[in-house]
Amino acid sequence: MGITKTEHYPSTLLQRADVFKALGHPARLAIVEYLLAQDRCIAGDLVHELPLAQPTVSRHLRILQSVGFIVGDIAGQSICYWVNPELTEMLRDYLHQMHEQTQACSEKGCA
Amino acid sequence: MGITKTEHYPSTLLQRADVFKALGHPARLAIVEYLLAQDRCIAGDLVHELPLAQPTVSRHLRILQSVGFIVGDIAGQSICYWVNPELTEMLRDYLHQMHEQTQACSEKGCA
DNA sequence: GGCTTTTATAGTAATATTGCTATTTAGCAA
DNA sequence: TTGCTAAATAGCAATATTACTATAAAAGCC
Repeated sequence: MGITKTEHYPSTLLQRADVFKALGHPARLAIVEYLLAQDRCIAGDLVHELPLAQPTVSRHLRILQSVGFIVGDIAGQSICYWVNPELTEMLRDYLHQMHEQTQACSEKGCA
Repeated sequence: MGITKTEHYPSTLLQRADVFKALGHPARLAIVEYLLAQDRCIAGDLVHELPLAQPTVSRHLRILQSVGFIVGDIAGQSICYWVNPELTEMLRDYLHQMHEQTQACSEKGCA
């Protein structure tokens, strides 16, 4: 129905799914890569980097911010965004754990 | 417009965004966690684990399969799915690289 | 106060996603 | 063949997402 049944799942899983979902769009992943490549980033720069209008970039930034993956702070007339290390660490550890479990599975002869 | 402008981005970025997107739904993340927790998994078991009808689970499995995150093989009358270690490794390394970049950024006094 | 620059919001239209029921396909057994 | 079981597909309705134009805030400069 276009609606997701969320009430059945644990909140940790829902939060992680939200973060993956936020990263699951080319523009938003490009924003993240750009922020990491630059030392600092002004939101206006992204409008020139991406094939999107300014309001669309602004919305993507808000989505990334809403899941905590990026953080923004006012810097003069502009806004400076950066990637939140806590989230990259959380996801890295989560994926690492997943990968270890796949190894354990293959040792048992699953795959 | 509900349509994503994909032609501007490198294919690696698009592929990774697709994988994140596939993981960006509670049911699909729950499927992945269930597959990792079990040694093996028959698709039918998932229907009992999730609050979804059989065709809906089948569709989610197909989405995960289409990005290569899970692999399926016929096992008698059922289908046995497992998580693809190559993809968990790829994503883990990608996130690890991201995290290192956030560290480099904070050393330079970005955040 | 006005003017400029930068980012956010409102509103809209097109497309995508989600999940259902009903049906179909495929394999196995008798 | 017939029947049974498991999974996939078709088709539909409701909701979500994406991206646009136009407009509005907010902050600095004159």
